[in-house]
Amino acid sequence: MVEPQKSSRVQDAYGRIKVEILANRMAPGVYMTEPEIAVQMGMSRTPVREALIQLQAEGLVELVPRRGARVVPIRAEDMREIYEILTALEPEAAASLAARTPSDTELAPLSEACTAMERALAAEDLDAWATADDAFHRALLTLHGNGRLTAMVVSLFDQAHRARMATLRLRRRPDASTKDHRDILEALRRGDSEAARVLFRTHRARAAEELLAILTTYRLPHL
Amino acid sequence: MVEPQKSSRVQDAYGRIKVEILANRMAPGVYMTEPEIAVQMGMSRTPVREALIQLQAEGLVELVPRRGARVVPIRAEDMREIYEILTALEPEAAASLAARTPSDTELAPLSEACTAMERALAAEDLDAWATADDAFHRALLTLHGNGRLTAMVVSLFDQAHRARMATLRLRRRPDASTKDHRDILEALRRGDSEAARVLFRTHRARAAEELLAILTTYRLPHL
DNA sequence: GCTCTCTTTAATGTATGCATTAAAATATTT
DNA sequence: AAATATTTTAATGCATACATTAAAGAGAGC
Repeated sequence: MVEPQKSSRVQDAYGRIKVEILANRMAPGVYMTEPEIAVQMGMSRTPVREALIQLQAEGLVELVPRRGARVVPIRAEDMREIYEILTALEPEAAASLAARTPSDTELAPLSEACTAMERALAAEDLDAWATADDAFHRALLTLHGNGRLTAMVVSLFDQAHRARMATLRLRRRPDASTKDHRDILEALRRGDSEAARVLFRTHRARAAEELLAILTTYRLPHL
Repeated sequence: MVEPQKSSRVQDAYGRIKVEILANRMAPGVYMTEPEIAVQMGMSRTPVREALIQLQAEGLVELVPRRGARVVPIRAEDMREIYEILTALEPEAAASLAARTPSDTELAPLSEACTAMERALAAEDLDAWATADDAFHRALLTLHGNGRLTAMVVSLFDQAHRARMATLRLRRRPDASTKDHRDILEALRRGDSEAARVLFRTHRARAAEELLAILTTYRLPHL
């Protein structure tokens, strides 16, 4: 979610601002000027500015000339865009990974993530569930090994993160979603490329549908 | 490929450096320091630096602490990554677009691009062919309308641009590729979502295969 | 001649200064 | 009071200054 390495001030600013945004402590739509952030972080404007440029490239922040840096609000339309891309990319990664029939050792992280999700669900711990869900998706991408693809998907996760968290408690218990992951894991283990693709597609499609339904039903203004 | 709007020095630097890289006038692997670029462009280091940060985010440049900004060399492995992503994204966009059966008016740019490709091929004008090819893909994305997806694909096009240009004259005449576009256009016109997806997938898969074959055969050191 | 150490050089990371100019605040007119 | 003009404020875009430190070069020892 957020990389460590706080060697430079830019990295420090980047990481800290990103955490604030993802944790929803910096509200969407809010403007913050460079001097404000700089003072708050105890550094000059320069590193703050450079960090903001990177965050803008990632789509988390928008730099408006005289107003400041705005935390990008996520609308239903944005989520639709994001999920369409995820629906294209992740099943492709899953299929490609399945095609080489990864070993059980390699799949261990995915297996653990599945178990964690099931346990979290039993304990009604939705935050833990979300963490495990995230871990599953990341582990799969890492195993697949396409660095660019991974970076893109992770960036999309980040953009969608706040909306996912906000709706976590508004949706039904993610029983079906949890089972999806098991099924996908099984397909990977069998080396069944097409099954992995279809299962993942369905998984993503349902996730998108549920999330969009909530966003439009509850009319969440901005996330 | 490269956006206009040279209002600010940063945008100016960004555009100029990008053009140099894409036109292969700034050789891959070469290091250029910030002061060098700044002097060459008649501005201070600050805007150059900010432009470089953006170019790094786009994957065209790599900032190495004491060496300078390096034009990222594209290896076969990178092309494989890029084409895998394109193979996932573009067919999805095509399928989605076909699903809403776009009008002939909407499809006009694609139709024109096809014609341009055919004419260019007849005239053995490979550069014109490449331009039309690019136009087709961009027009399709624009019609589809997912801004994030478009931006991602365009960024990948940019990254792959130099390798594509370098291999343009090393491959067979792109007759099959030209026909692919016509077929895809027809599928879009019919509103045949699945055909559009499959045709585009095949198209991309072959393009990737050909390009990788050339890259590995000719052992192009870096592009 | 080769290796190791010490200087020197210069690129980056960051701070700061400043002109420009949009936005806010105030004053003025109707 | 509303609308307009004017002043004030302050954020950005860019230039510049400077400390730090990696890399290159020079020198000393073997």
